[in-house]
Amino acid sequence: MDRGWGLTLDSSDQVEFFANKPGFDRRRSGLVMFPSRVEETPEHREVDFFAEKTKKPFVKNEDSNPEPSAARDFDVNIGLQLVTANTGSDQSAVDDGEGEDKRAKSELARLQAELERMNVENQRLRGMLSQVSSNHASLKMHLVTMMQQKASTQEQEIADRKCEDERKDNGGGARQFLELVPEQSNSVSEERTVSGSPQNNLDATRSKRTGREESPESESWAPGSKRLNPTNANQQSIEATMRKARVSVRARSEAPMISDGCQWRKYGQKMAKGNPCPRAYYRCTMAVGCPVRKQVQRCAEDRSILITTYEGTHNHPLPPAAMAMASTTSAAASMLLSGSMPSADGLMNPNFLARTILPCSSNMATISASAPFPTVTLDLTQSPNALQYQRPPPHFQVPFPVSAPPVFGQALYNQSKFSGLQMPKPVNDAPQLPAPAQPSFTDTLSAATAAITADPNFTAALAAAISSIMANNGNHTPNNNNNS
DNA sequence: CGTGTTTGACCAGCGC
DNA sequence: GCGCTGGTCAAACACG
Repeated sequence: MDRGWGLTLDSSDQVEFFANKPGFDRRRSGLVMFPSRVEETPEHREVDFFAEKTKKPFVKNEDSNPEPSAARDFDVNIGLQLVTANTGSDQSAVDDGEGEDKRAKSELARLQAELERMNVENQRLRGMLSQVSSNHASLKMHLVTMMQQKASTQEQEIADRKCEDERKDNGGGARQFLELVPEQSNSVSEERTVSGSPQNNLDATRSKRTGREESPESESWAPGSKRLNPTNANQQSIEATMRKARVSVRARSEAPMISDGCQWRKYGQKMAKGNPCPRAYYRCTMAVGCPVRKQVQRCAEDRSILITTYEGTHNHPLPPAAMAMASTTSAAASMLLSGSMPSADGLMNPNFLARTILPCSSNMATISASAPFPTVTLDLTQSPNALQYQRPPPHFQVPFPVSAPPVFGQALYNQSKFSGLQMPKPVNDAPQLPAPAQPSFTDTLSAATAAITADPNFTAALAAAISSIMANNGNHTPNNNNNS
């Protein structure tokens, strides 16, 4: 897998900017270059997208970079210095002697200082982002309050009108009025529900359901379920949408299941029509009653491709290894839903999301609204070469904290990041942004920040994501992957 | 014995 | 209404 994607899976701040420098000696540096040995062999290892960064599952298999980050700091510098000095022959290193050595040391010192500066900048930007998040939260609260006030005002107006009509007609208006008011109230609460936690919605939905879903364990987000009390059609559709939101991940793996850090229990297997490979059903067993489930199935066309579809939001704290996936899927689902929800005020539609959130990855990530369920599909099966053609020059790699391809990390993971999720490392090269002359992590973050403020589409998308996820935070429990 | 997997049965939605 | 399909349940089974 790592071969195919050519990713450096370490999540440290050490972005490997120099990987594509001409003459760069990867063997010496220990760096994993972006286009590593692409498709050298078929994939035979389990995809471990979300292992803890310390595990470096991709790296360990080949092109290994086992050194701790401090050692890699050194590697970076080596990469810079030895590229030119030693490319030709390892034996000729003594030629230049002290001069070269001094230069190397000074350069090393300079780069270390730069690194520190970047770290500081990173911290600063993180702070900014969290402040933006909190500002957004307060604004959101304000908005909700205003909406409530507006709704109550409308109620009052309608009530007044009805009273007038009643006086005129002296008829059955009173009953209508009585019915109308609760509806209005419902609409207000719905807005809150929509922007609230998917989990809460799920719970609310479940609590209404009858039939065999009696125990938490057997609670189901079964898409087919129609057993909802006829409280309000709109609410039903909202809840149904929340329940059905899915994030699908396509990845090459010979293993029966990708390792995403969560514990799963298989509860069923079915042969799906049109696919000789069975589809397996898993539910999260990290907490009793966790509604998250996933389906795992091999692609009919290419059986080396594993399609994993996640649904639901965890209702329990997650281990770091599982955070990234959970956050990503949750954020993706939230993004998706916020784009399809009435409460989004038409802010976004799925296509807009696809273009905005995943601008560099039209082939890699798609958002489908036409499918039975709103689904974000992340295609991780493409080679890094293909990626590079879609991306700006790969001067810098996204230090995605988990073993996932860049697009996955950049796009959806960003949503998680900006929603206040506690992620090990900052991210992001906003792909549509002009690449900095000398790309650096700081530049990347700056570019992302600039994009937030400059690009209204980007801002809108982020706002929606933050909105939905922050609402989750507000309502939720310990969960939602962002126990920061 | 506890936990997880397998697998046939059951249920609901959907299309005809 | 009927059959197909997807999703889930739960008893039986396997395993440590």
